[in-house]
Formats: sequence, structure tokens, C-alpha cells
Amino acid sequence: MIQQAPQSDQFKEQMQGSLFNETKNSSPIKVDKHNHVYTVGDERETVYFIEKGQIKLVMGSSEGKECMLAIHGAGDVFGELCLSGLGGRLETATAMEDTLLKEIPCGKFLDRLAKDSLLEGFIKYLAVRVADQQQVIANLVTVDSEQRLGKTLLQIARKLGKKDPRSIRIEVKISHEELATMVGTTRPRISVFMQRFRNLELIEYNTEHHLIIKEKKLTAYLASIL
Amino acid sequence: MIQQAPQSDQFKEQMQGSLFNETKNSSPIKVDKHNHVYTVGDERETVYFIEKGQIKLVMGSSEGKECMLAIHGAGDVFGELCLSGLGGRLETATAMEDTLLKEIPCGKFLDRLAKDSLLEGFIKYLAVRVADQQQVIANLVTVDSEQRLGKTLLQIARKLGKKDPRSIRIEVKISHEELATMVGTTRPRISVFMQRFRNLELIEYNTEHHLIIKEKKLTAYLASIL
DNA sequence: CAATAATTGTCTAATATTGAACAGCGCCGC
DNA sequence: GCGGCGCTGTTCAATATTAGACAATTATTG
Repeated sequence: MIQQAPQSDQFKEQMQGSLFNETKNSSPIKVDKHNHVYTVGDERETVYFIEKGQIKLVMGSSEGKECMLAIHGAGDVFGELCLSGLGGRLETATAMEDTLLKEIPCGKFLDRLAKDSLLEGFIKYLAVRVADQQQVIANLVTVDSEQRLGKTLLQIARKLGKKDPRSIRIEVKISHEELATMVGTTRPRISVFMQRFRNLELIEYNTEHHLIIKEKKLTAYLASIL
Repeated sequence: MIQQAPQSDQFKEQMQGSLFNETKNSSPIKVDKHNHVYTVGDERETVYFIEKGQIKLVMGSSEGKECMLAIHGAGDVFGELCLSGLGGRLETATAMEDTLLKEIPCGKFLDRLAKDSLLEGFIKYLAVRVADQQQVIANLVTVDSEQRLGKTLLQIARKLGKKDPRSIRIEVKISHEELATMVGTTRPRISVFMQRFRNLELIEYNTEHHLIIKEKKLTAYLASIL
């Protein structure tokens, strides 16, 4: 579903280099596990670059419900939505592990990209983001929860997973509860589907309790239950 | 939910001016009602600018279901996702009325923005898009279909509607079927909710059969049924 | 203008989903 | 190493949603 375009990886590296230069004199911010980087409504207009760790982005609804939008890992940038100029964060960013971040004011961020001729690259990056989200929206609207869970797992695996010979390993621990808020269903339901995937050997847990996704098998299964 | 940022409107005008210059020597493309501008998979990497008419963007799923992503009107740009470099359209773009378009190859589009110093503005525009879609995703995940329909109506009204003293008029005709594919539910369900909204006088139809949205009342109602 | 097609409003039975409960397990901190 | 806490797996009844069907209306189009 979401394809990794090689040239967008190339841009990512360039951007990392660029941001590394921009921030090499500032000391990293340490955010401990379970602590927030920012919460809904915060006005601080800065972009973050992850040196180490993982950050999850969660949006809350009017009542209590939550929706996890993404998990970002080392080398990723987040908080870029302040570039919209809307003011006020829309989501909460929380560390899933002890994390080191660099913070760049959003004006400086753009200036740096401009100086390094990366504006067009960043436009491409944002276009990919829009395209990905479009897929997510279409999935939420058109397919059932089992299918959505499958696609979400593939998506996470492709974004964060370490590649093994015939599978992808996800080292971040993601609870069923969290998966439920990504997929748009309830926790028990996720448990059932995960169990089913496990029985069909589309996924498994290794000795370190890391989730292993058999990309091919899972993809094939999802196609088969249309 | 989706606020119109005044400065993004300003950028839109600048972009319109810029694209007007770029395309003033090319003749507009005429697309008749119900005809496609492009369909899923098309390779042509061009951006479109709407001079007159409306274009809807629809994504299809593996099985038959569809999802309407957006309706664009005069002055809007669409097809920008080709800037992602992923190749191949993800959605189908269809004229809802007889429409006039200008077409710009995606390379030329970026060049023109660069020449007119609009790259940063375009980044802001894309960031707003990402933020909007994020809202849509969170809504699909966290709130029920009646609420989603309400929010969708407000969203459409703010994007396409003409403002009247205490309401917004939507002149494009949108069928319940189409609403269903935006909201992620079935047609009969949309009928019921629309009827309910009508009885509560949150919406109404004028003599020209245009849908009138009472923005305030509808917003208040949605907040009341949390 | 008449025929045809598309849209709407409404109803159902069949199905899927929720939310709440509870036991077992494993991890963490002390 | 022990207690507690959060996560998982499972169940169930209550509820919401779907996928038809149908007549009545409203557009379209030749």
C-alpha cells in the first residue's frame, strides 16, 4: 500500500545532513519514556529531529477517544505541521522510549532548507505524506477492521521495521490498545485478529518478544479475504 | 474543525496569479460533466488548475467500494500529488459539471513557484493539507457516523459554500451516495441523518434545491450529542 | 414532453461491532 | 522475590451497522 520511494529516502538523508549542520551547536533535548514533547494546543512553533528513540503522535477527540497517527523513529522529523501557520499543536507527541531530540524553530527550519536547496525536496516529502494519508483515509472508509489492521501492520513494518531475510522485525513495543486507536476499532477485536494472524503464521513473536511481520504472506492473505 | 487560515487564502491568490501567467498562452482543456480528467494509474505528471466548474477526487478500493476525497472548485489546484514522484495517479478525477482546466507539467509547476518565490507558501499550503487530512483520519477513527456526516458537511460548506447572512449555501449537487463514500457509511444511513438534520433545522433546501448549512446550529448540535 | 434513469426516504433481517467483564501472564519496581 | 499493575486473550449480551429491497420522487435526455 505505501511504497517507499527510493528518491524520498535520498531526500531524507540530505535533510538529515542539513539539520545536523543547523543543530550541531545546540544540545539535544532529553525526553524520558512516557513524557510529552508537546501537547494539544501548545503554541511553540518548532520542528523536531529525532536522534534516538521513538515518538508517537496521538490526537484526542472531543470525548475521551484517541487516535494514534504515527510512530517516528531515529532520523525522522516531526512537528512540521507548525509550518501550516495555523498555530497550536493538533496532536500530542509522546516518547515511547527515552529519546533525544533536536529542536529547530520553524522559521529557521525553512531557512536552512532554502539555503541547502532542499525546498523542492521537502515539497516532495510533504506530497508523499499527503498521498500516504489519502491511502489511510480510503482504507478507513472502504475496508473492514481485519483488513485495516493488516494494512496498518504492514505500514508500520515498512516504516520502522528492520529487515530480516523473509520478514520484517518491529522492535518498538506497540500495545493492542494503541493498535486499536490506529485501526479504528476496539482492543478485544485487535486481540482476536492478531491471534488469527498468528495462527495463520502471518506474524509471530521472536524470543525477544519482538513482532515479526511476514510481509509477503500477510499481503497475500489480505488480498485473499477481499 | 477545519479553519480557513486567512494567510493561506492569500497564498492561494498569489499562486493563482502565478499559474495564470504560466498558462496564459495555453488554451484551456474542456472536460464535460461526468468525464474523467485522469483515472487511477495514469502516468501523466501534471498539475491542474480549475478555471470553471468542479472536480471530484475519488479513490477506489480493492473490491468495489469507493471513497470521495475532495471536491475542488474554480481557483483550486489538484493533481499535485504527482509532485511526490511516486508515479501513477492514486485517484480518479471527475468533472461534476462542465469544467475548464489549465494543465501544467509538474516540473514546470515547481519552476514557476520557485521563480515567483512561492515555494515556502506552497509548503505551508501542503502542511495545511496534511493537518486537514489528519483531522479527517482522527474523525473516522474516533467519532460515529452521524457526527462524521455533520463534520463533513461543515467542511464542504467552508470549502465550497457561498456565505449568506446566517448560513452557507452549497451550490454543487452532492448525492447521498457520494456523501456516504466520504463519511464512511451506507446511503440509507445518510438519508436518515440528513432527514434528522432537516427536522432539527440544521440544514435546509432553498427553492433552487441548493443545500443550506446553518453553520452555528449544526456545530452546536454536534457538540451537544458527544 | 414523455420516457428513462437517478436519487431519495423508508423498512427490514442478517451481521458486525461495541463495551464490559474477568482470568491469566509477565514485567517492573521495590 | 513479592506485590501490583498493565497487558493479553476470551467471553457475552446489547447495540449499531450493513446490505438488501421497495415505492415515491426528482432529474435527464432524446
